[in-house]
Amino acid sequence: MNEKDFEGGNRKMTRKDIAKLAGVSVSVVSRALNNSGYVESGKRQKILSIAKEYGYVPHPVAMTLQQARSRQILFFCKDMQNPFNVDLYYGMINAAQERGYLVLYNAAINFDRIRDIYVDGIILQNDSLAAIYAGQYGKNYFLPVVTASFGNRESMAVSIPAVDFDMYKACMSAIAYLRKCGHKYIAYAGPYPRTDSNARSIAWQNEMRPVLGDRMYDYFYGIHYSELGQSKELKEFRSDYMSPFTVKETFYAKGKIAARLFMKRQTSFKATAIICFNDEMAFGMMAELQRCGMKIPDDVSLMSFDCTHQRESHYPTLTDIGVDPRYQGARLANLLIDKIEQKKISYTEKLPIHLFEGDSVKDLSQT
Amino acid sequence: MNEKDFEGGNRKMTRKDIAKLAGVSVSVVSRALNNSGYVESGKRQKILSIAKEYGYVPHPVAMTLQQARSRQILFFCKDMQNPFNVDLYYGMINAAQERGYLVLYNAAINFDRIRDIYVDGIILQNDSLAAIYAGQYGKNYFLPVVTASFGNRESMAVSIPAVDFDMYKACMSAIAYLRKCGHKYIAYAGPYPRTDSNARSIAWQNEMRPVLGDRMYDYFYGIHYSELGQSKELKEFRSDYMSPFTVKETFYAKGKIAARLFMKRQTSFKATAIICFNDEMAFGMMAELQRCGMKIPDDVSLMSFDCTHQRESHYPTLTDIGVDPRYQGARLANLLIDKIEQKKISYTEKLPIHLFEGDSVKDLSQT
DNA sequence: CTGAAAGCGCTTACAG
DNA sequence: CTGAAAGCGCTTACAG
Repeated sequence: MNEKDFEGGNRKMTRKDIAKLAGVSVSVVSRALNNSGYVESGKRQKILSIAKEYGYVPHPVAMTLQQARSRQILFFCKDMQNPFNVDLYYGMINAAQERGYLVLYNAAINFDRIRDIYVDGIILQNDSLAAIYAGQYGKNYFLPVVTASFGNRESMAVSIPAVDFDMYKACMSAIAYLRKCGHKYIAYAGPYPRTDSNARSIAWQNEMRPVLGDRMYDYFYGIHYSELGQSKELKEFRSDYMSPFTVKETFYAKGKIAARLFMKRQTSFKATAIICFNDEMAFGMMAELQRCGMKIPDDVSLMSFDCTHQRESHYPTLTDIGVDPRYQGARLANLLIDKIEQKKISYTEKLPIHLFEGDSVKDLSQT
Repeated sequence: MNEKDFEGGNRKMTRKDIAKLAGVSVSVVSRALNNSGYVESGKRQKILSIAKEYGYVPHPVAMTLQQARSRQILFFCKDMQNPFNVDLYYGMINAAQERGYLVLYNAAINFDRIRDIYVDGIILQNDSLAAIYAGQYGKNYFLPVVTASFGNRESMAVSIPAVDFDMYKACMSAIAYLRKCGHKYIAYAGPYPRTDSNARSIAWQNEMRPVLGDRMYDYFYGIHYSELGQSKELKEFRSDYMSPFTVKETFYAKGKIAARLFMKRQTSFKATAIICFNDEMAFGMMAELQRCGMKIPDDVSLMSFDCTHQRESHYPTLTDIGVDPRYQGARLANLLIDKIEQKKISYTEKLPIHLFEGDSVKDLSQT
């Protein structure tokens, strides 16, 4: 029996093979390899050196079955086109790695098949997923779950611990910042209808109603089929966002539609700034406004939330209110792992909000 | 014994539980559930209805251990910031789903720990990963592996089946297209030094040497520390791209540096067009050129490869030579699954090359 | 300090 | 058509 039998053969080496080679039982091999329990020092050396020589690798599936834990967690998120989620993911990876966990990503899986993939816990991407999970699926699973939250914590999901970025507060800060820069008529563009309870749009409505009065909704771009009705642009999105499970459109595309609507309405009123739902939507909006001949920020200022790495790769760079998404990702991973390992956790961790200045907002206060 | 014992308890239901409930043995339960072998019809009904009532879900880890196959494949790729890879991934997901496989993504794992995650096969993201895998790790693993390839198939990796996008041909097409549009002095910007054997830069050198002669390398932007030496801009990248395992910088950032160099050199010569290594690099370059006051395509035209979905969310939209990355992803998944299932496969599948016109190239031939 | 045994949840060849 | 048994690769409590 030599290396070839395993490496070149079609069978992987097991602890049984090592045991035979070392003249001991599998129990001893396991103890030596796991560094648990007593093993006579000479035998330990021998076992370790054999394992090394043959390039032995433990079978992760067998260990998982036996220990009922895989040291793998799942990032449940459908939309990796959104750079925010990519950043979130990179944040998780490193934090998890430090604690010995692997973060898997899978965009295809649904809640009802989530047990096809064996993980120790799940990180959900937003409040609506959390609400659905808490309401339907989670009841039968009893798997540790945490969620990223954006100021919309829904009552159903309060049982799910969250790392929260308070978008209500963030949107208020954005408005305050724009005002400081001399902007008074501030528009808002998002992917949901005005009736949606999204924290960003509620903050905007509360704050702008006194200023805009009856004309408030001229300044509101809710790029959603229920809002735009038969609008030609929206036709293609008819069935979108009915469920957080399908991403048929992108925020980019919605940003473009918002830009076109903005250009149309510009004839009758004058917003000097637009707050966008997120970076991705802002990028689409910016590109389309520029195509229409608008200069940013000279003709109109743009702000958004998220603070993705892509902020810097557009011209002009976006001014954002945000948290570093990588930090949020890291906190999420740590929160989940704490829960898995049954440490004490707090149910809602609030992230600090920062302003990241770019070149997309014009200071009118000097003029 | 009722539902509560499992769903509300801390133990998941197993086939043994179903067997007890149905008054049969586990063997019968397995046969009924897997629809294999004989089961008396009445018992089958009973078993299925019990499984349904209690919401029984098979334990994927136990099945994997027993069958030595997980129906999961891994997309090995470090860089999800690059939208090309995101598109590739989405292409894989759907193709794999149709054949009953799940595509996992993990950005943290390295070759030497790849067996920590139990998959039936691996899709590598490019030729250099394939070469390294074939040279070092693959020897001991005997796991089905395929790779995306970009015209650089390295000799070490010929044993790994590939879905190839011929970048040499693609770059020739880009040059031909630009010439048709009246461009003569065409620059090239990429992340590797001039000595690199990357198909794009070789094609460009072969084609432009006769035109640019001694001054060729004034038109070549190899954003790599070995090329730029002590250049201040490159300091931060000193250790980058030494290995395909670490992504310390992004193509965006390199595109910006290329843009700054381009602006410097513009005083002494006049390129009317630039071919960029990929979309991500082109975006960075475009943003920085615009910041420097250049109009695209009026002052300089831009082309690149990849054809990512983000093409459309920048202004102007990029003109690309490419394949639909989602199609390449789908082909990769199918190739790998064919290999896993021991179907006949061809070792190199060549993808057709298309031109995707955007607004980033100016037609000088009319002037 | 050691090894036989039971077990994690499943599958399947085999004897009845 | 059925069920006891062996096995996938590992762990660990227990008797020696």
